[in-house]
Amino acid sequence: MATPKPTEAELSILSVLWENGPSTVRDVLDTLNTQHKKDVGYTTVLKLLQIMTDKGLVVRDETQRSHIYKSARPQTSIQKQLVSDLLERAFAGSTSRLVLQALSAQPASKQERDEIRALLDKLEKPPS
Amino acid sequence: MATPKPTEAELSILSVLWENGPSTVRDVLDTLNTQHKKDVGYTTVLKLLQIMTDKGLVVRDETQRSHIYKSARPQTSIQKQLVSDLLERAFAGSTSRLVLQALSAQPASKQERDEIRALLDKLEKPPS
DNA sequence: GTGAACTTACGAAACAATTCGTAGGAGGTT
DNA sequence: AACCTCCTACGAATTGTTTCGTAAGTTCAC
Repeated sequence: MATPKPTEAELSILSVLWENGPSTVRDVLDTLNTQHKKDVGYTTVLKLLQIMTDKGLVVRDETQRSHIYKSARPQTSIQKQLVSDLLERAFAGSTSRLVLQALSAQPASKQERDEIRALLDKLEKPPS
Repeated sequence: MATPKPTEAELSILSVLWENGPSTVRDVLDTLNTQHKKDVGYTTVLKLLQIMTDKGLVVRDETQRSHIYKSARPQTSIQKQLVSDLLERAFAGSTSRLVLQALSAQPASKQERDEIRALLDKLEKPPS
C-alpha cells in the first residue's frame, strides 16, 4: 500500500505483468517489444525489475533459474493511486471534471455507460 | 495544440495560472509556497516559466517590467491530454475502468453525479 | 570438459527534470 | 551619484530515470 508511484517505464512493465500474469524478464521483454513497440534491451528490463523489487512494486520468485516477477499490488490499487494523483495534481480534486474529460476524450460504449450509471446509482444509497 | 505533456513541476505552475489567471513570477511563487506547500526558490519558478515559454505551454507579456505569464492552452485541453495519456498508459484505453476508479477513489457529490449522468445521456444521442 | 546460450548483478553512462547561484540591468529613494 | 530592491537571463549543480556494457554463474548439448 505504501509503495511509491511507478515511473513511466515501470508502469509499462506493470502493464505487461497485469496483462500476462507472472513473467520472466524475457517474457516481459518480448511483450514490450512486440505488443508495446518499445524496443529496449534485455538488461534494461532486468534492471528495472530489480529496482521495482527494491521499491516493493513487484515481488519475485527466485526458486527457478529464471526469476519470475509479479505485481505486488492489485492492478486496481495502482490504478486508483494514479487516478487520485492526477485528480489532485490536475483537477484540484474535482472528480466530476475528471470524469467529464475522460468521457469526452474517449467516448464510452453503451455497455460502459451503463456500468457507470450502475455505479452512480449505487453511490446514491449511502452505505448503511 | 501540439505542446508537449507538462512535467510535474510544470503542471503545478499551470495549476496556479488556472487558479489565479495571468500572473508574475512572484505571484506564482507566493501561491505555490502558501497554498500548494511547495517551498521552492524564486529563480526556480522563473526558470521553469522560461522553459515553459520555450515549449509553448505558456505565453508571456513582456510589456511590463515584471513579465506576466498565462497558460497558452485552455485548462480543459491539457486536462484532456493528461487523462488520455493516463488512459492509454494505465488503463489500456478502457474509459469505463478509469471512470470507475475515479468515482471509487473520490466519490462525487449528488450534483456531480447528476452532471455525469447528463453527459452520459447526451452521449446516447449521436451528434447530428 | 568445453563451449554456446542463457541467466543475474551491478556500475556507470546517458538523458531528463529540477534547483539554485551569480551576474547584470531597471526603478526607486536619498 | 550611490544605494537598495526587485527583475530577467543563464550556466551549472543536483537529483531522478532509463539505458546498457561487462562480469560471472548455471544449464545443457556435444
